[in-house]
Amino acid sequence: MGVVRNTKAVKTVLKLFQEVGLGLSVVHLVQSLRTEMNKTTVYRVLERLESEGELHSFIGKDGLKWYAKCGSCTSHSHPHFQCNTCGKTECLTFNIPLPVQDRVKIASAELLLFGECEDCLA
Amino acid sequence: MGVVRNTKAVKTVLKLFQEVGLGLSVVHLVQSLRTEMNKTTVYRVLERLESEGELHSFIGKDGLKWYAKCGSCTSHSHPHFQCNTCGKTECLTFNIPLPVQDRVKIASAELLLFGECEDCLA
DNA sequence: CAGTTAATGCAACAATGATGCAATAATACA
DNA sequence: TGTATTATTGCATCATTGTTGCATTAACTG
Repeated sequence: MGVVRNTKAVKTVLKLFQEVGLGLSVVHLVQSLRTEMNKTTVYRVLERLESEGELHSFIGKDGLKWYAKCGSCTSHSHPHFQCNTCGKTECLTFNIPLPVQDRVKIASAELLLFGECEDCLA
Repeated sequence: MGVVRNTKAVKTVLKLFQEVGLGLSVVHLVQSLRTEMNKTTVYRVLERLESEGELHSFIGKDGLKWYAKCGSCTSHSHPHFQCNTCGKTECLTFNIPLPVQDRVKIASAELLLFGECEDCLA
């Protein structure tokens, strides 16, 4: 593994994230890209883009892996939000301060918040 | 489904949680109980105990479902901790206040913290 | 102790995800 | 521009997690 190639599959995946602007589950991605590429390729492209820092991932309520494009997010450990009604999943821009513990040493966190999104509230 | 029966399988599962006093993943449970009951039974017993409020569940880093005995926890939405080194998983007793959002309405949260546990810190 | 039926075991299935390998297509460079 | 190199992809196959239908078993009721 030397050079990283800018393949059709990679372009397609990145374009999708750019258009949608939201988090997408692996299942959704495999499904919606099934005419354009093999599911194995989807998994591998996602993995690669994450390791390159283009995407970041988190585990959703359902236990599925979700990916989102790294935009303004600097930390990659920001909270994520899932709408209970429509399922829309997005990065939250604020940070949740974690309490300092004396018994255990906390190094990172995965924070998943649930509720109603803008659209579903209306 | 009328009466709830106190079966051998239920007793075994509850006893295990009591002894361990930690969170256990479904995979671990199915594995460690495989000589005593069918994996289908494990899944069904866990589901039942959760709906009865004896156990609560959360999704771990790996996307697997984890269960823990409801002890002192009143809210069931307390944070959980997973040790990066030994994998030990437990309930945290403190609460993390969630910021009030104006754009989305947050109803609940799943907070998973990672780091080093007491034993692994030493 | 016998009848009722919740709970279990088993087999089969479904979905997510990983792997080995041959074929393909980005890139580098002549 | 054409060709060699090799990263990437597709395909088939497998592994793991989790679900379902149904016959059998074993808690509870009286």
